[in-house]
Amino acid sequence: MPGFEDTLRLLRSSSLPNALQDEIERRILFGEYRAGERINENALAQELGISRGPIREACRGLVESRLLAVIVNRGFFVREITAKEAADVYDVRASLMRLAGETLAGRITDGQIAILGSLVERMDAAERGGDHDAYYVLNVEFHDRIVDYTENDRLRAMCEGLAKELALYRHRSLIDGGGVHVSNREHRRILAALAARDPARAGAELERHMLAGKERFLSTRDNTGDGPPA
Amino acid sequence: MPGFEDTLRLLRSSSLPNALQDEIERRILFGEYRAGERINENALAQELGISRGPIREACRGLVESRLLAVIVNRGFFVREITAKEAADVYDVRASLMRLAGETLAGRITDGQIAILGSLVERMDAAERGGDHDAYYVLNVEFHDRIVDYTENDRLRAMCEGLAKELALYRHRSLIDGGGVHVSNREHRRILAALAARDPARAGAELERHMLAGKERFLSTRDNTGDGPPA
DNA sequence: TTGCGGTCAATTGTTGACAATCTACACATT
DNA sequence: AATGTGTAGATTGTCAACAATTGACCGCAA
Repeated sequence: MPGFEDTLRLLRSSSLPNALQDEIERRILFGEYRAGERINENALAQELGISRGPIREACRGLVESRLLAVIVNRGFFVREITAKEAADVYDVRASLMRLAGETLAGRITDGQIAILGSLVERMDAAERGGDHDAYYVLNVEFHDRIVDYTENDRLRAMCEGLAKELALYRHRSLIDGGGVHVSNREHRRILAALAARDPARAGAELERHMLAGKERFLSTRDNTGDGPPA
Repeated sequence: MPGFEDTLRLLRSSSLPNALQDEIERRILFGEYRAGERINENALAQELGISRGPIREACRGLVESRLLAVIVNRGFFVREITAKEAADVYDVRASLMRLAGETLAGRITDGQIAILGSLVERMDAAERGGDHDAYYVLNVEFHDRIVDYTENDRLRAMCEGLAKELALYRHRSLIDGGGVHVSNREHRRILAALAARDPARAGAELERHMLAGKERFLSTRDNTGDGPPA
């Protein structure tokens, strides 16, 4: 993996732990580190040609953002998320998206409406063309923009964190695509409520949309309520 | 400060960084470290008789939980929260409490209703007796229990984190008491909605209650939108 | 007085080494 | 065969030292 070697050199000016935290996070999110796997500090240090100090710092950060768990004298482990925990995260995220909708409906600009509208159009096109990958990317951007436009930084950060946590759950069972495809009709309803500057409706539509996503997602997996090994 | 020396010895079995993170967090929450202040790693290490490694690990964790900020080559600083950021946090918290109300109304037990009822009664008594401190403690417990009873761990963790973040803002201006005294009537309305097992009403009452708290709180301060020095 | 360089102490960034702990495996015992 | 025990290797926890950077102080020139 030469990708990190570059960022390492580039970001050596901006502290190893920060760059490392991003890199380890990336490996977790991309499934290169599997759920439950231990982060071997020595191995990672040797691989990257650095010492263990910065690695431990980065891991501490990832523990706080709930991507890693730490067991004393045993090390850092990629967190394992149970179906129950994933469901809880979905509920919280739905609630936050509701807030996003309520907030944004009261302050959205015409330009932002146009951009969101264009995204919905392109999702329609992708849907018609059967281009699932394009649809997925557009879908993510649609939701991200809604959160961004609220200009509530705390909300932004939380949604980002929750999304990462869910990615963690996704890697538990391997399949990712399939069934995740959301009807674009819900997006149209959300956009209409935002364009009407109706906070209650925009919030309700977004919350409903996210909860529908939760049901779609959880129903495609084995909801075995397995807990951590100890 | 002999208090920490004990915990240090006690928790030496369970890793310095964890104990340190709690201790530094305590110092921030209690205002012993002031907003904007730098954490001097050497000084702290010497004071506690340990080395800088664990301190840096603890600080990384606190950065992720938003109590500290890090500037490369300059160190860790206690975060400064602007009025805008505090308002954002309040909005998010209100939204989450709404979720707590909706969730709890669908699963609250008679025993839990009784406990919450007792808390409201005792708040009434404290209100009549003018015992602001007792009222404050009961008030916190009332809200904590509502969140706890939902059994949504993610929600629990987030509310806890947001509360700490707000404590950070509280220390910006010194006064804390006064004006914070909430009418107990709102609590009664919340309890009634929960006891009626009405999710929509319980959620709405809680959200309204938190937003009212936001207004009460922000109106008592100078809303100077000062940002970090750079 | 004001602004500009340069030196130096203080502080953070990173490393390598050592101590403490855990896991696995082989061996002895019942 | 099953169980306990002890040793060895691997791994984490902590430390002390060194390198790099920063900010402040001080003198000097315009």
